[in-house]
Amino acid sequence: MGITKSHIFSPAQNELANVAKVLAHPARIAILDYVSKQENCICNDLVDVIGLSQPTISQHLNEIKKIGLLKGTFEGKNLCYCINREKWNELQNLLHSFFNNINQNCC
Amino acid sequence: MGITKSHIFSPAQNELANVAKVLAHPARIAILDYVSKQENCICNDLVDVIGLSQPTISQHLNEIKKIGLLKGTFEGKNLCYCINREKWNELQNLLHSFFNNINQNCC
DNA sequence: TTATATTATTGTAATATTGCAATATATTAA
DNA sequence: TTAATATATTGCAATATTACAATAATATAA
Repeated sequence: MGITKSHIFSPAQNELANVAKVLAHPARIAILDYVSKQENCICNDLVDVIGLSQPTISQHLNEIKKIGLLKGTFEGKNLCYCINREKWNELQNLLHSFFNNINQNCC
Repeated sequence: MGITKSHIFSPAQNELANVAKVLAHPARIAILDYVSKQENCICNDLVDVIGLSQPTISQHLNEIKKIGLLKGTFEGKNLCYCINREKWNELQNLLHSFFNNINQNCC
């Protein structure tokens, strides 16, 4: 009926799926690509750099913020987004563990 | 207007997003969890193990197969799904590269 | 062949996601 | 204060996803 049955899965499975969901759009990959490569945490150029409207970029940023991958601080008149490296590493480890859990004795 | 503008993003960004999209549902995580832990590549128990209907499991399996993460072979009367380890490692590296691309000099 | 078991496909309904125009809010500068 | 700039929110339309019942297709066993 069109609704994910989250309750039948484990918290770990749901968490991993939710993280993947944030990465499951090229605009959000592009945003993370761009933000993570900025020397000085310069911010929203994103609308120009990526080529989606300001409301759309704002929504994507919000999805990324919801899982804690970005932290925002005001500097001057610009709201500056930076990668939250603690969370970044945490999610990297989460994915790493998932991929390393494969049974190498499988056919 | 409800359609992802894939053309404005790079092939790498779209590919990563498409991989993440497959992982972005707990049923597919659960399927990969289960299949990867089977010693003998035994198959569909998945309907019983996971608790979704047979058509739904079949659809999820298809999404996973589309990116090459599963290979299926007939053995006896059962269609047996196994992890495609080459693709598995390839996608692991893809995600690994993405996560390692962060600029550690960011604020 | 027929019966049984497994998987795939089709059709449909409910929900979620994507994108933007219009608007509101917030901050800085004058 | 007011003007200018940046970001967030709302409302809407188009598309995508999720799930399952019903059915079809495939393969094995009898």
